[in-house]
Amino acid sequence: MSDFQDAGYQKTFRHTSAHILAHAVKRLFPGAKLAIGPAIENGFYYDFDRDEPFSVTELSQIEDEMKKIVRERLPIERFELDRAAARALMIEKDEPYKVELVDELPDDAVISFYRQGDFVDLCAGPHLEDTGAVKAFKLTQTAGAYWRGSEKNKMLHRIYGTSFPDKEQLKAYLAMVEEARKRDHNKLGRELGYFTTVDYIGQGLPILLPKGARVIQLLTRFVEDEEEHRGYQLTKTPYMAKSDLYKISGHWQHYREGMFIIGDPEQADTTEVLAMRPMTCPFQFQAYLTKTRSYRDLPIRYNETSTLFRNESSGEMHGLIRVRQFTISEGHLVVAPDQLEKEFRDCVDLARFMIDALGFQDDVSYRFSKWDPTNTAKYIGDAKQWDAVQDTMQVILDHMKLDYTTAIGEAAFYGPKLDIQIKNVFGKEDTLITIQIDFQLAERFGMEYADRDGEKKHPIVIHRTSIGCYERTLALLIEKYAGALPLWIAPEQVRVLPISEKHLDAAAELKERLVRAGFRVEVDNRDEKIGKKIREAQMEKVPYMLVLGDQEVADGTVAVRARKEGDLGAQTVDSLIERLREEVATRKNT
RNA sequence: GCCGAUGUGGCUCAGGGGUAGAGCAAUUCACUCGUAAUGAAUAGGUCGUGGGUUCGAUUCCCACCAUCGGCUCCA
Repeated sequence: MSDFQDAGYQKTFRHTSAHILAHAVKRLFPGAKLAIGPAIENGFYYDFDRDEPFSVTELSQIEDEMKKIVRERLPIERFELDRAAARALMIEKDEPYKVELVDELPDDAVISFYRQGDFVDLCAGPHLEDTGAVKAFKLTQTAGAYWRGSEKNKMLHRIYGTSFPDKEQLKAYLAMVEEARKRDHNKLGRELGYFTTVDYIGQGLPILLPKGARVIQLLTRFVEDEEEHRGYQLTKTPYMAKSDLYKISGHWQHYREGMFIIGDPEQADTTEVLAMRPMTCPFQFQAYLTKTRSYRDLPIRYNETSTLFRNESSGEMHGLIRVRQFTISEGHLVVAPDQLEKEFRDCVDLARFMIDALGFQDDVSYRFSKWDPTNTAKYIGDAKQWDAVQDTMQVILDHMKLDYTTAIGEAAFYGPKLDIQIKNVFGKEDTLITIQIDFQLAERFGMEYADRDGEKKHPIVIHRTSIGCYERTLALLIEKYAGALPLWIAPEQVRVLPISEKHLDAAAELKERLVRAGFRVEVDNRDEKIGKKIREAQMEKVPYMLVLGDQEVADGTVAVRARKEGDLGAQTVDSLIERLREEVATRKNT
């Protein structure tokens, strides 16, 4: 059964599990119509059309029925039909979604079906030989899901589940999910006091509490300093603009539903219509436009710690990962064509530098996001322009030997993107960083430079971020380190724990000394037992705890306790400072 | 926006048509403490918001808001 490690076998196993689920549902609820039921990363699902959603009780009834089907060890047989016969069979079975699927296959297709007992499903397979192997499974949740993934279609009822060859593996998996849940930034981040939300402020508008705000401040300084070293110039641009600006950029035509608009666009003749900015590009371009530019001025690299506002649909908000107001390490590079590749590479290099600094290097994947040529209305520019810029980007990516996947339809409306994705604790990927090549907006905004030959030319713009959006970065940090952020970025680096009230003065003095040395220090001055103070500092994931009692005060030392290593014994303050400095400088993850 | 679940003091949760409890946390006093959970006392909630039904609602109904899990969309 170690076959289960094999991805192909696992997929087959889960797919058969999905059929068992569908079989059970058809037995219990014959009126439910079958849609599709694939294997997915950690299990499987099946979509059903039914008037009522599945309740918790029904879910456990279905599980019981599935157990029966497994115990029956039903052989699974494949058979094939031509299209007409397949269609007839699905009509006879009264499965309209299956009929729709059959209709899309070519006329001469030979269509496969799988049968287990009285259950027959249109399916490409493959499947296990019988239903008996699926010894351990669990239906994990129900959810609504659109037929064929389009919001224009009917919403079906999806049942998610997972399955394993034996109970131990299922148990281990569920324990792992439980463990991941404890690291969920949305739970841990609130518990540890990084952020909160308030219902009368609104969705997607989190309050960053002192700890969260401090981490973001530290990250922002780090990013701005590094970018300055790399030749960026900082701008500060307005958070809103008249609709006129967005009409030039194309946001008004292509991104309007994503913007917060102030004023009534229907009354545009008499009322000034403003919109909060969803992106920084059109603002930062204005810096370029303040004077005439020569090829000698290029490349120009602008950066900005930029707060953006996007009117996401109400069901999309999630913790700090998906919000309506967020701050991004924004930047735009204005470059000549012969500078494009080098500058693009440098952007990737900067992104990697940041990823390494945060310790995310093992959780990264790259995605080349292209436009969708079948939905040209979503984008500005024509196919020729898109092909040209995508080819250019492809060449650069291939030169870099980046291992990337390609995603159709994920481009920005003005150009293709390289998305750098980070896996979170649940294995789900989110885009943290994106680097885009844009051949179009410079022309729209009339950005030019005089080239060597004296001709006015439009530059190319690289839109990029170096560390992504700070809120999301914070969320990923909390999950990655289970709240125990590396020392260099920990909101509270050291907590001084006086043993009794008579040590309070010494504690204050020690704090002062460490603060002057550049560390973030708090004193626990409550009248509590030392054990309790240590316990709480540990729960709050403070990297270093300094215990101060009679002996330490007499010796001029501190008893050091580290978050991970535990007791480090008595040290002089100077040697402690040296240790902390070293750890901060190397950005170690301890 | 769509489907579903949830919403009781800082946290975890109980309760239930007659205007609310427990544990932990907090505050005060005692204890002056070397790795949490001694003793005593105190404080804290218009039971998410707004309507409706009712003599009376936190408990029933409706709407809205927020949170969570998905779908769609996206940094």
